[in-house]
Amino acid sequence: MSTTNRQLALVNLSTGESFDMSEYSLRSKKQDEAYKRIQYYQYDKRLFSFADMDTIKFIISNVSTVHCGYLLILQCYMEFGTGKLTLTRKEMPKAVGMSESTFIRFWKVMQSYGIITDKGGEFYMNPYFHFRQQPQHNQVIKVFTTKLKQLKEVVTASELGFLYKLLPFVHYDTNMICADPVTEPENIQFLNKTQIALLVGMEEKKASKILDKLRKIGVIAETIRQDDKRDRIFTLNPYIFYRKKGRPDHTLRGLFASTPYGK
DNA sequence: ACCGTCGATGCTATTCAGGT
DNA sequence: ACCTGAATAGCATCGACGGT
Repeated sequence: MSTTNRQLALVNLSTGESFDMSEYSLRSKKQDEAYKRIQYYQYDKRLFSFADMDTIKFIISNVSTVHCGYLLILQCYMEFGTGKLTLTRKEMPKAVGMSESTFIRFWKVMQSYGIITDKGGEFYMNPYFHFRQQPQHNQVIKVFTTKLKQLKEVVTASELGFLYKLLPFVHYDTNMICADPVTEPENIQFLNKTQIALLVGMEEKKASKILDKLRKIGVIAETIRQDDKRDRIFTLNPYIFYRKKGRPDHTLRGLFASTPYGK
C-alpha cells in the first residue's frame, strides 16, 4: 500500500461535500481510546498533594524557614486519602536529607504544632495544613511531589522554605506572587522583589539572591511589568506548584518551556 | 537478669549566614 | 572579605523496651 492521503477523500453522501484527506487524519476508535488512556495515565503520573493556603500561614509564622523546607519535602510522602506518611520513622531523615539528630529536633517542632501527628507509631500529616485528597475549597495549592523530590537535590532546605512561604500568595489564574490572592481580580496586586522580601520577612538582598537562584534553575520566572521595566514580578513554575485544575495554559507553559522543570 | 536494638540527649567541631 | 554567633552533624552515652 503506497497510497498517499492526497489521493483519499471523505465524501458526505447526502450533501456531496468532500474533505481533502491531506488536511485530515483518520484514526480508528481503538486508537482514540488508546490515546485517551495514555493521556489519562500521563495525567495521573503527575503526583501531587495539597497545601491549604490559609492555614499554612500559621506554620509559616511559627516555624523556621529551614523547617518549612523540610516539611515541604516530607509532605511529598503522603498516602492518598489518609495522609499517612509512607516512610518509616527510620527512613525519614535520609529522605528529607538530614542527620538523625537534626531530624529529631525538626520532628519535635512538627509534633508540637500538630503538623504531624503520631497515631500509635504511624505518622499522619495533619489534613488541616497538608492533605492528599479532594479539597473542600479552592484556597489550596498543588505541590507536585515528583518535581519537588528532584528539586531538593539542587536547592537547600532554606530555599525550599522560602518557596513554602510564598505558597499562600500564589494567584489562581496566573501563578504569580501577589499580595492577596483571594481578592477580586481587578484588585490583585502583584509583588516585586522588595515586596516579596517583606512578605517572607527577609532582607531584600537575601531574598533577591534566592529569587535569582530559583530563576536560574527554572523554579520561578521573572517578568517585566508593562508600565515599568525596572518593576518585575514573579511567577511560580506551574509544574511544581499550581492552583488550577488540569494543565497550565500556553502562556505559562511557554514561560517555563526551556527549564528543567518545564513539563 | 541479661543482652541487643532503637530513640533521645548532650557535648563539641564544623559549617553557614548575617553583619560590618 | 572577614569576623562572629547560631545552627547542624557527628559522636558517645543513656535509658526504655522487648525477647530469651
